[in-house]
Amino acid sequence: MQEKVAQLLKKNQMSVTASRTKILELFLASQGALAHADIERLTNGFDRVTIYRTLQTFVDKGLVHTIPTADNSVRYALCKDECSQGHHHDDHVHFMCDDCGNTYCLDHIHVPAVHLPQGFVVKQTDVVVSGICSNCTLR
Amino acid sequence: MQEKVAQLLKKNQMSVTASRTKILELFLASQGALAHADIERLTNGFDRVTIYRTLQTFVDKGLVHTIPTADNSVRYALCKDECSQGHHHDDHVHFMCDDCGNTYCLDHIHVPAVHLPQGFVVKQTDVVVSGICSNCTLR
DNA sequence: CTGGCTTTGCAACCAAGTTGCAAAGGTTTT
DNA sequence: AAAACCTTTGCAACTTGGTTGCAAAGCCAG
Ligand SMILES: [Mn+2]
Ligand SMILES: [Mn+2]
Ligand SMILES: [Zn+2]
Ligand SMILES: [Zn+2]
Repeated sequence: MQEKVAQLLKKNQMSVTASRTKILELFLASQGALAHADIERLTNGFDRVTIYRTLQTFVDKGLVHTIPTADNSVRYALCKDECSQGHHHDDHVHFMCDDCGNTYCLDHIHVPAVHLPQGFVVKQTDVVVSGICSNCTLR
Repeated sequence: MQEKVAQLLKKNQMSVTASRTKILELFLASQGALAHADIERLTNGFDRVTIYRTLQTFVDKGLVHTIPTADNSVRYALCKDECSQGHHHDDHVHFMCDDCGNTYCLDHIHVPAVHLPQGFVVKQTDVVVSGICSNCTLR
């Protein structure tokens, strides 16, 4: 496992360090998205600045993407393989559960094409849905 | 004009004060959404705390709504008449221009219904599109 | 006009995120 | 295996956006 994580870092052109390894492991083990605070809680000892910089590096390298949330908090989730340095292709719907607070990437739900009036050029469409997730309805 | 603004405040059950009047006038005069910083710049003398509290009151009373943005900045725009205290119905698409930075409510573009897997309960769907607005393509 | 409730301004506080820099760590070369 | 070189980390200090408590000022119904 550690080795797989190291390979993944190298594949994305990052040197293998303790914080990157640990934080990437957290993403691989997590079902949903992670916020800076989650990572600070789940690790012990890494400086918060290091966590900020690690997350930014992961975004830059195309390993994770940020998720726009209705409450303007910043969350991060693993990208699919198609993403790479400077080219993100995370065109899926995001879901935020009002009950458990988790945020999920609905990878197989593609964002619908929205048709805008004459003159508007669409570059990116973000869809964030909130409600109750499937875990929470089952209880 | 001042009088119309005062009426609008009263209709939404707010007392008429200088800051509320001025800030509401700004919204009525503005094409797009306003951020806290815009209001601070366009007014002179109101304490920033007053502006925060005024905006929050407007949201609470159903006069303006906040707009989820891809860059996690907070913007506010006037609601349509249907919104009221505790019941917002701003189910339209929002557009953010990468060029001029303006944010617009596309009131007549309704958010599409997204179909989610079994077990998910949808409460709200936010769609925010970014690209180039019609003003900026014309230049 | 008066009195009671609401709003404002100020100061202090808090949380999230950024920056500069020296020390420590990873990687490549020899 | 060590040296040299470049990258990353931790710390402290700072910035920005937002909140809170409270006394003074302002609104508005009676
Ligand atoms: Mn995602
Ligand atoms: Mn709107
Ligand atoms: Zn849930
Ligand atoms: Zn524009």
